[in-house]
Amino acid sequence: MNTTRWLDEGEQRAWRSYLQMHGQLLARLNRQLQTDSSLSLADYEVLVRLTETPDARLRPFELQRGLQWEQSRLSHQLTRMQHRGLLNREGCTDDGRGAFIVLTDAGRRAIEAAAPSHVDAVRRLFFDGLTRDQITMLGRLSTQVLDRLGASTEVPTRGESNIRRSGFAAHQRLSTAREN
Amino acid sequence: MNTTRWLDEGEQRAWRSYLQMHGQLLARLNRQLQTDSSLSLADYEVLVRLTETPDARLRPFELQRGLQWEQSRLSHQLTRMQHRGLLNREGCTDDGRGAFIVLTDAGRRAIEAAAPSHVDAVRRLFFDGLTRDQITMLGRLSTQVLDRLGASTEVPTRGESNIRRSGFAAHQRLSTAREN
DNA sequence: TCACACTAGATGACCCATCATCTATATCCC
DNA sequence: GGGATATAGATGATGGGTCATCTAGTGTGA
Repeated sequence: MNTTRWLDEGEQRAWRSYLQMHGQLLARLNRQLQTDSSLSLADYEVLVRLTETPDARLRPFELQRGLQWEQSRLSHQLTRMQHRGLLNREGCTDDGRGAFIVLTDAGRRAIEAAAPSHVDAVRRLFFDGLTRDQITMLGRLSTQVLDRLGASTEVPTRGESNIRRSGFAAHQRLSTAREN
Repeated sequence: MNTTRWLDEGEQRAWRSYLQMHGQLLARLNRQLQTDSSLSLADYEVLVRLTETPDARLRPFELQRGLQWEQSRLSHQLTRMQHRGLLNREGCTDDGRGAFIVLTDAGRRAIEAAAPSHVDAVRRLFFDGLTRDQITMLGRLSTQVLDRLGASTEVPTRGESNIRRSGFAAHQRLSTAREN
């Protein structure tokens, strides 16, 4: 059927400026983080998840659930971070297949050093330009879309039951960059 | 000064679900485009800009202004697309340094074939879950943030005067994927 | 207890994005 | 005209992301 419902004027504009905005914003944040702290946004997110855990130790699949990344992406990312000394892999005695990812001291120092300027940049480039209401709306909008994404045909990632959403929701409540 | 203003609960939640949402959404759209049409989102955007022009010909720097990409990213992208036969480079007589990017027939066929299912996916995964108001708000929010980004210290891309915003605004008015 | 399915994770190939750098032309201005 | 400078664009190295596939351990049920 050739009955495509094209985007109308308003949708068009919203969609394009949204994509544009996101691209610019993330480019900036990435650059800031990279030049000021030698971390990528991906590094940062992984480190945050680790510091949010009591003993800075997580199984890769737990990290994966929180980050919602593809398994192999995470694995590669962890390898790179390990090479840079930000974390280590340790064997898991309970489950012979498994591993533990543990934050190193260098890793902790790295995120503690990076967090202030990063949060500052997020605030400066993003939040400071928005009203309280806009922020609330954006949050609502995002979770709505996320729910929708979860609903329509599952992600093609193995090891993805529907614990996913609740696991994610739990992470939502945690703080961004620090534990102390 | 150690006076970092950390994100509060609400900001935290909004920020995280926003990042999460965007990541998931774009992953989906990319996958859809890739498997159904063998195009990446980047290919798609370039092709769209080209089809929006009367004779499907643009100078790289014009494309760059519209897309707001880094110059070298664009250059590499064009090279790849050229190798796949989606476009060609032609010399520019007016300006000896310059080039023209021209859409090939294959390129046009590719985007015309890809557009319906892509727009459909955008609608299904994104717009259909939102109200009119939410869409409007998102558009407004995005342009607000974009303005802010333009204001605070310019992007480190050469060849970026402040024609940028107006050039962008002009593009905003054009339609997404088709010209007929 | 053994086959079979499933889960945890790693890896190589390939594409994409960024950075630094390079070439060539254009422009400005003395 | 001719040097300084700016602009248009390409390119190689490198890190990041995705896909397909692989290994190995776990769980289950006949």
